[in-house]
Amino acid sequence: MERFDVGATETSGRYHHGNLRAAMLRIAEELIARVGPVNLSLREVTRRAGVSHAAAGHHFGTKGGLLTALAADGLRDLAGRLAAARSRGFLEVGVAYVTFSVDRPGAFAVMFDRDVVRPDDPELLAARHEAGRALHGEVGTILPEGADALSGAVAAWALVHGLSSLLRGGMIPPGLPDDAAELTRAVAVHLASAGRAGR
Amino acid sequence: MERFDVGATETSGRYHHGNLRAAMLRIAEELIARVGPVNLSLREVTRRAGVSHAAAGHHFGTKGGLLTALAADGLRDLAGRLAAARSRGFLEVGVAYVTFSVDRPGAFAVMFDRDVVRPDDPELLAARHEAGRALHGEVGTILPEGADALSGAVAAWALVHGLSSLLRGGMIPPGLPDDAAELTRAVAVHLASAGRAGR
DNA sequence: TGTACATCAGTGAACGCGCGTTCACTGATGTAC
DNA sequence: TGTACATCAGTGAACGCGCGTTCACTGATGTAC
Repeated sequence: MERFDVGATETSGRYHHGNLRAAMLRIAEELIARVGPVNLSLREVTRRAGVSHAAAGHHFGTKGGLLTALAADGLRDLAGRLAAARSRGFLEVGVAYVTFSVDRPGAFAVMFDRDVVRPDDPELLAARHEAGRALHGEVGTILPEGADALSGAVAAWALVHGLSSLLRGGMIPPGLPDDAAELTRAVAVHLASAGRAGR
Repeated sequence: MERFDVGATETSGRYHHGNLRAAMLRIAEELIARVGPVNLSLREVTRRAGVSHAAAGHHFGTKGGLLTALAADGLRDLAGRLAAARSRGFLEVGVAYVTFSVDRPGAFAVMFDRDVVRPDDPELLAARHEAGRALHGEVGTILPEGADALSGAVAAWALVHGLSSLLRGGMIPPGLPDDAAELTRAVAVHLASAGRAGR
């Protein structure tokens, strides 16, 4: 259940790693944050896990399998965070989105990139659905019904998604809060619906 | 001056290509749109240009040189489009931004990715500056002065940038306009400043 | 409590591949006189 | 108008590299009886 919790167990020197699957996901996520999904090397991941490079196949099959598993994991995490932020109000759901992208850039990079992932993986589809429901669910409770509701939801999503991208690219100009949560609050108030929803 | 205009000149069979630099940029942009910058293969580009793979070096030095040139070209184009949209009002500047990302996804993918580009290339820096000035210039004329101005500008940028990303990822839910310009208009009105600026 | 055995989780060697870059070269172009 | 020559724009072979995947294998684990 714990995502990457390998625990404090001593694994070096042992024939069986103990939790190689989780360890590889954690390491891959770290590397992806630095070099991007396509530049991720399975061999580098196994090297860092202290394991022969052929071991990867037992857990993920192929490289696409690893990236798919990471994407699904990230989507489930995001869904949980959005749901948890719901009671704290509209703005805080956006804050949760941006905060996630800062906390887990490696997972974020994979979650919305159809090209690097096995697109029909059932686990991935389920996770995507879960996250989509969380995202639209939150926004739907705030916005008025009608034609504007959908475009407003997309506006909110686009704003936090774009803010995440600009943050990752180091494109935020100086003069705004350094903290991602504070920055999001400062920026997202410019959404008309944020004003309407108050709080 | 014309960006990728190789013209109708017959080039096959000739020892000198005629406009290999421009042709390679055009082909690279096309490929990047499909496989991403890091997966771009110089050899594939030269293959498609009908030229030996060593020819690339004469025009761009390394792969990073090609990507840098493409990023600079894209930034200049974007700057021009934003400036041209200025007189048509606030919303249309956003429309120009999103439209650019749809027209030239390969260039867009490279323009905001510091990792694939030679970051200190003077041509790139100049182009980045030009685009930044255009972007902030437009937004600055609309927004009120003060502390809110900067966060409002970033909100507008984040919204159109995020919308571009979601479009590219095929994440826009059905029920909204298919046309990128129409979609942007429908979504960007939810910015508080868009209402204030009217028109 | 002990033992047989299926299953799981690793190893290490080998495969074939495409890549970016370098190099000495040659053909084409265009300019100075 | 003709010629010498520097420069430009290509060629093709070679380099070394790291990669993903496959394969037969072996060591460790845990379950049935």
